[in-house]
Amino acid sequence: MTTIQDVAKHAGVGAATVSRVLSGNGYVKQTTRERVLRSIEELNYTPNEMARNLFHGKSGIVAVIIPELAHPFFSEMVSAIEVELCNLGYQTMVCNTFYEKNYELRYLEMLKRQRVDGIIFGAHTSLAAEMYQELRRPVIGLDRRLADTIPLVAADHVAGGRMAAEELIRSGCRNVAQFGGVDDNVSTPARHRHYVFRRVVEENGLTCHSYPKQPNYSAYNTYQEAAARLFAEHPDVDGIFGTDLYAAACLQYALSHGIRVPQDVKIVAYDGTHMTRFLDPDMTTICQPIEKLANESVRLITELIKGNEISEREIILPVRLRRGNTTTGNAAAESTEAAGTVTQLQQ
Amino acid sequence: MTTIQDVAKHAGVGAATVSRVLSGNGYVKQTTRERVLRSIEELNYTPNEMARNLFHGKSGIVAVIIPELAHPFFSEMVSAIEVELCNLGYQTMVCNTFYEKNYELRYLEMLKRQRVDGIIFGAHTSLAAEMYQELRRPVIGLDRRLADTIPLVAADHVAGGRMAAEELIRSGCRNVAQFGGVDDNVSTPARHRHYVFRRVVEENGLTCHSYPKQPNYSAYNTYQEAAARLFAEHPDVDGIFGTDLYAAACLQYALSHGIRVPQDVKIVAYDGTHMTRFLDPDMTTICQPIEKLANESVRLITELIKGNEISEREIILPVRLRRGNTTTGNAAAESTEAAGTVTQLQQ
DNA sequence: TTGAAAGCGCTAACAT
DNA sequence: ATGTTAGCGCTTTCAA
Repeated sequence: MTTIQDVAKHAGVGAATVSRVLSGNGYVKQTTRERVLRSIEELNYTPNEMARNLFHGKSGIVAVIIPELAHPFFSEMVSAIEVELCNLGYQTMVCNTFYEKNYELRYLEMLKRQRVDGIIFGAHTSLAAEMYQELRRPVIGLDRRLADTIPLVAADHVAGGRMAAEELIRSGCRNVAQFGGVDDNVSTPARHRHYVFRRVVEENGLTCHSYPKQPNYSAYNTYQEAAARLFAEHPDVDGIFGTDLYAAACLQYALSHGIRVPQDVKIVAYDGTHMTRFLDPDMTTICQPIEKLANESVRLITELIKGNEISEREIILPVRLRRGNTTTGNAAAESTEAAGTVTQLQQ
Repeated sequence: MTTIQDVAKHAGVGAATVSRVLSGNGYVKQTTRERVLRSIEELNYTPNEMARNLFHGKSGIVAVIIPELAHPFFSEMVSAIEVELCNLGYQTMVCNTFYEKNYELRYLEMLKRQRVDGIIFGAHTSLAAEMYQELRRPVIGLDRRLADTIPLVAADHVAGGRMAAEELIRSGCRNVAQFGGVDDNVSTPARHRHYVFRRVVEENGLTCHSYPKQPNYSAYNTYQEAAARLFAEHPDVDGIFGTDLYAAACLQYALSHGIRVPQDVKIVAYDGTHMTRFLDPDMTTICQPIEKLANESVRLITELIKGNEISEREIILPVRLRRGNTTTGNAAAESTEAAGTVTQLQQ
């Protein structure tokens, strides 16, 4: 590879001058500048990023840690994050953890090794809070509450859970089921929607069955098996709440078994990934604000990288109900939005 | 940050000794080793990756360039690639191009700047072949024919197109339509399936309408609009071939307009992403071997990075027909596989 | 306006 | 068995 020295020699100047031409900092006489540019051209020189990184102590890379990129929610999320980071001049490194603790540790190690400037942590995580805190480096939790000192960006799952419950109630359900929230032992804000869902639904006199959520998207058939099990154990279920994939699997099961949707069973999906747009009937869905989550995560992480203080401790963004034809709730509003909140960092 | 010098000083040894302890190369007396390890522990030292990278002239990062990560096919692909790369000790950088030439150029620049050790190019690309060749650096094309000297890994789209055609023929279609392959001006092996599809179908006396493929997955409604347009212009269509998303959109349109599938219209999807598993009726699908594509791409790129010669010029992997209930072809075989090929690099 | 030189933190060759 | 040193390629003082 040609180096800055080669260019300098070729142009008959010092390396510093070439550097000045490249960066635009400092004065360079017009004629020397042109000479240098010509040499750069002729030698087909491109500066070495690794050397720059070492000098500046920054890699310009942000890692995004997620359980599984193939999952539609995460791929849409990471895609949006990549766009935002790219706009700010950062590159995106993706890391699947497949819900394994070892992987998470490996990625924290990367941060310590200065391989990446910051981490957006969107993984199902079960490491001790201290692990993150002691780093004292740019980390933010995306829908994950990592530690008190680490900023969180998440959707308003409490509102989401309530909206789902209310939609099923409005649709006249008496006997509902949800996937998730039973034995989750991780501190994801996401599970709150299940607590709220159950509470609201029961306060309104409905029966609620809660099924555990399975991770591992690649094994798509776990969703179908879960759906089959639900209908086998509760043939009288008339309302279902679950993430897009559970909802889709239940819809599929119902339709292929002569159960009419929404007449016999209503379904509300949660997440709002693109796949919900390809179903028939249209899936009623609580949509997470994926672009906004990406935008805020990137905003926070880049501020931290730049060494700026950020005052927000938690950014909770509103979710939206998109009413389709898998529920029959009051058709007045086509979509509803709940308000989000921002909690200031107190320290 | 604490450096290797700090550790050396703290342990009362030279920096090289610390380096030796860390790398395991060279002899270190047991007692000094322990002293060094203790210092590392006490100072909470982690080696700086950027310095290592500079020294070794390698970043350990492979870039994967794709049009849009949110698209299920690409997210499953990148997810699989990340797993393979991770197993071999590499990190994965993702880059959306959104079909824009400028972005592609930017990423090639990254390669030249030694920011990444190699690139897996899975993007819709229209740059001149010379651009890639003159780099003389690790690049492989994933379903993209970049230049004669650049290895290609792709699915056997010719077989795929034929299999789709034959399945619709077996199912008794007379008047079929496909999405894609009309005015594609990029050299992707993928479009061959459309040529073959049309040829096979017409040889068997069917009528074939070809609709252009739209890029841009985020605008999911383009798929629905395409489906609506097809049914409006050709109400008598009885067979459809398109990627998963087109197939899903057509299925959705048909079902919501009282068109029975497979009785009135048969559908064959292409790609085989997870979403096809969540539809009702089960979608008949030509599945690309995503894991194998990922595996081969990674194998090739890492070999190139290690400076090894690779003899394969093209690796064409077999696709598989997964028969669902959107076609009614001879039910004997539940799935069929076509053989792939490997072309040796002649040079 | 420009060049020389001192690092950024690490590793490997060369001494000892 | 271990320390010293010379870079990896860049940027940025500091002189000139």
